[in-house]
Amino acid sequence: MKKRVTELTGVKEIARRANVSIATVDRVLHNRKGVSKHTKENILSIIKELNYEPNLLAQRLASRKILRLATLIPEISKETSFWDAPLKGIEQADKEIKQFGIIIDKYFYDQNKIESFVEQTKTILDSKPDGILLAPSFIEESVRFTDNCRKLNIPYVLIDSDLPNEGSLSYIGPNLYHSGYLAAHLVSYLIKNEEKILVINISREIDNQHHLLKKEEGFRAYFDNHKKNDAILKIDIRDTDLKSIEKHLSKIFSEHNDIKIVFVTNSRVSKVAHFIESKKKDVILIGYDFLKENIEYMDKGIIDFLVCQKPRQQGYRGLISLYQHLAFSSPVEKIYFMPIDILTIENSAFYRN
Amino acid sequence: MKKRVTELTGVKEIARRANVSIATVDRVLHNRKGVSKHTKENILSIIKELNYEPNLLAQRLASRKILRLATLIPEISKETSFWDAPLKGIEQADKEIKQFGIIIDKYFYDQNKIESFVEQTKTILDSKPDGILLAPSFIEESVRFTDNCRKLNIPYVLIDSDLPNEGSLSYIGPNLYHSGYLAAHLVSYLIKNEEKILVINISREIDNQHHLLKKEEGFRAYFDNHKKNDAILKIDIRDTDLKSIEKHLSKIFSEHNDIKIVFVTNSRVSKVAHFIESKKKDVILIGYDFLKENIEYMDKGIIDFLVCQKPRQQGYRGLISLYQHLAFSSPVEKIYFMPIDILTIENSAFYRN
DNA sequence: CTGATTTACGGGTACGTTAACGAATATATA
DNA sequence: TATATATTCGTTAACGTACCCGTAAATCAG
Repeated sequence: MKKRVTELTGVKEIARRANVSIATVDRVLHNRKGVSKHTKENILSIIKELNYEPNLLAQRLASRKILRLATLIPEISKETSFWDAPLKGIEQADKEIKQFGIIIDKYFYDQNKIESFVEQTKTILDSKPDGILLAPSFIEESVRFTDNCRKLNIPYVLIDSDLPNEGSLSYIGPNLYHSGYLAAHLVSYLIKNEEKILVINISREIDNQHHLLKKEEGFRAYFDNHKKNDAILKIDIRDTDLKSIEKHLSKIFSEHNDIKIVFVTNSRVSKVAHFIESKKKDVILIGYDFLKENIEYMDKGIIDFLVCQKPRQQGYRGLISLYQHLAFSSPVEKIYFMPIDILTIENSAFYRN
Repeated sequence: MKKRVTELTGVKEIARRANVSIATVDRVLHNRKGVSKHTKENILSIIKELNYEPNLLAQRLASRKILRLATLIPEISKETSFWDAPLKGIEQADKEIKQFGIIIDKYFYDQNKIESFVEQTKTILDSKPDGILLAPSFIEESVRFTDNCRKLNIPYVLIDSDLPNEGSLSYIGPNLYHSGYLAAHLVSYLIKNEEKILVINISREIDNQHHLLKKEEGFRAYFDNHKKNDAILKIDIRDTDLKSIEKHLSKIFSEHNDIKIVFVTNSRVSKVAHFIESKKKDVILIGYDFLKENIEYMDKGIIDFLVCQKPRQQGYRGLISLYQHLAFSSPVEKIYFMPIDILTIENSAFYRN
């Protein structure tokens, strides 16, 4: 272990060469006023020549600024534990950047109550955070919220689903259409002639759920593109309790005895799995998300494939992006599509959410 | 943006409460001698009480130590561009931790020349680095090398393939057996009765290639466990040029006209794809690794599935682990199996290596 | 008991950057 | 011309930790 050689490229060195004080160099670096044009240009040329990069450690350490970020995502409900994963990612990011002078306030809303969402957005705006991470379930209300953010000059990052209006610092999440398309492609390998495919949407708010619609669209597009869409059945189930779901399923399975493949467009797939298992149906079951209950059915061989998009990473990356943008004004990818991961019983043990 | 509140949990605060100087606190924190038993215990109790966590920024900034890490991986050959990815990961890690006082020296060896490997290991040991990242292609020589590292007390991290001897700080790479097992499971969905599976190993050094053997073992194990291994053909091809490969393939395809699925145990799958394309064979082709040439054949529909294990991440994580271990003595996962990713034409565009 | 050594501790500077404060100079106003 | 006001810049104290160096007191050797 050697000793570190004294840095020859810091503000001090720049100041020495420019024959000014480090304060002046600092002013130039931060584009603050109070420096004559001549001096400024000289310093800039030296900075370029030295290829100077500020020391991030020292920068954060010396900065007395505190950044306050707010996160707004759905609360973890009994219906699905999906949002546990992004929250974990948020907590990890929190832990990592806490000592860099970042405070993260976490807000949650009820996915079944628009008012709870609106209320939380107001609280957040009142608190005037420096940046926001948002999972925008309700499209219209989210658009209104983000419009306000832009007026107040508060950068925001979207996760899990994008919004029609422009202006987010970044979108980090799935490309829903392609994720449905991929599932269809998988299915195409598995299906034989004369066998039917059943598509199932399960959600109280199917019509407001961008997610489900886009996925189904992608799924159907594949079969359209390959000219074999006549084999697709579909049901929408607007109740999320087991009983109702089983009733719907019983009905459709009794009407069609040649259903071979079942595609559930969201993480509720475990409820369908419960039905399949109890009725001992011989079908291939495909659904979404790396949830405990889903993995259990996969390990039992009931669920064959799960499509997953690193929800934990979404929370984590979202915050890190905000932080880097605010603290170092580093560039941020405008759209960061998460990989579309295919899980089976063999690789799920190695999956990193 | 508020001003930061003065930290109430630093060494200064500990010193104040213990009624000693910060130097003494520092001695306790680093377990150095020169502190009376009584004072030490008192300080330790205060540290615990305050739940003190050192400020990593300040720590690195104040440390005058320089850490020198060495990496040893195969050079990028004409045969395969696989090692480009881990190198990219190494370079990214380099960029990120450079300013934290880390110097990374990169060494390469020729995968076809054991001597080049041995030579490089000697150079590295002579340079006495503080830590080593190693991709151990040649098992015996690697064991000897790592044994020496342990004698010299130099921690090392293995990537891409593990070694039989204990003592690495961490292994970061695939679980080869399971990756083969997964491929077999995929195949099982695709195969119909009376159709044959062809397994192809392509490598000059098949018998020394832990990689190929383990994958094939996993692949076969799946069929053994499910009692249908009679349909598996296999060829070993010890020449890596297109001509030789095509000769072997022509022969076996002429002998068997019911081959429906082809499984190539490494990244050379594109060469098989070339054959399949030119002969217009109707088979399902499965292989390994997210290489440019492989993706091209996937986009053309010749290659159906690629199994991939984030080689870039392996290089990146390996270095970060070493760094964190050396700089902060943070705990490191002894074995970090990479996820087993399944790529198809639909999700490859979103893949992050 | 004297001198040497060891033990236990504090003072202070450094790491590279930020930014408050104030001094000096230049320019505008009356 | 005297005074007010900008403009341009330097001095200096932080941020939290590491570690060199010095010294008083305790312990040891003879």
